[in-house]
Amino acid sequence: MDAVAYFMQQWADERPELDVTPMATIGRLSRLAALVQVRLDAVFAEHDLQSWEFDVLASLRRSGPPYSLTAGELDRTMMITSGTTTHRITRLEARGFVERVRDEDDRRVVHVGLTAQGRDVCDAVQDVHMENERAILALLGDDETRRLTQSLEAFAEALGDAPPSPPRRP
Amino acid sequence: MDAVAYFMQQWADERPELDVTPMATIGRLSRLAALVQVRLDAVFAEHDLQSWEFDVLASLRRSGPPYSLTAGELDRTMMITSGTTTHRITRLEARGFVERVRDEDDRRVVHVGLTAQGRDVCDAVQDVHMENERAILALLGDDETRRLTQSLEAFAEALGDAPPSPPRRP
DNA sequence: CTCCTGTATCTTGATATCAAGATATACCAC
DNA sequence: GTGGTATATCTTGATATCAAGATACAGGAG
Repeated sequence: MDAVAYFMQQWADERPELDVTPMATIGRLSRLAALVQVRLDAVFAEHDLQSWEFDVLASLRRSGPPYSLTAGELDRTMMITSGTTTHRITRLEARGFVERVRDEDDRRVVHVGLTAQGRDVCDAVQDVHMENERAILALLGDDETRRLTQSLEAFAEALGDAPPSPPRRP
Repeated sequence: MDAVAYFMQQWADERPELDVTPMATIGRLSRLAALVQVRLDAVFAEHDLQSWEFDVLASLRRSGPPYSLTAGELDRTMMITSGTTTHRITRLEARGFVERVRDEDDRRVVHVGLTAQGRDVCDAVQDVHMENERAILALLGDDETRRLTQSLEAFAEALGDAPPSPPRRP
């Protein structure tokens, strides 16, 4: 019996008239995300990174050469507010992992570029990060992992989740 | 194509030697949890509650009469640090939703009890909260929801998730 | 009884985050 | 051009959270 099953049992005892079956899905989703995050954070910490720091570096890295996105693109990719993006860029700039470059044509825009050091850190950590995720899923097993993945993908589609900027900019 | 599928495609283009398949599962888990949380928060906000506030009230409510847990039990139930629990209790006490009672036998212990007002708010919000979760899952459909739930349950078991205090204390 | 160790809660300081608004710039309509 | 509106980023103030340590108490060994 996992934690959410126990909570549902408590509700059934205390408010039997209430249907708490959606908790079995949504409650578990959020609890599992938190449990998994702890394991991911542990590996990032071994490499002196916060999970939000890796999130920025990875966003820039996977965007391809020249490894640069505007602050607004980072907002949308990471689902955070613009103020948080400003803060993240400032911190990572201080660590030498990214640099700000004003757009010459549109001076409102800030391009955030990955430095060579930032790219090296990102690639190294990405390797162990993926190893870590594989190790977590190994606990579940290949068949169950496939089923879970298919269900999660269906849920993402149902919620209308979409890439922040599907095509490359012209 | 959902956002995570797009990110995976970007990785495949940029680092084809890297196997990013675990992202399909773990990346989606965390992204979906965030997307769902936004929808849950919206309903809580309509009732002038933060999601962490509801979390405390619900923990006390489902624990059954006398609707009271110690601060330490709240730590473990909500997976937060003791400092955060202290802060939460203080805030909810100021709103009149909970009250602190020192244990007479062991004066280190603080019992956090739900007030009548706190219980009323919790019950009212719990109803609409469950309606909201049902509405979210309706987007996915009954069959897919069942499959997703089974997979999430298997994952929780695989991770060894356990209730904070399975049996009632004597 | 006294000391020591373990436990429960709270305090402190740092930090990430958000909401709301400020600032600077672009661009369209006229 | 000029004015008005939209957009991109940053600033400000509030707040939730955590890590680490402080405080207070319990309970056992001797």
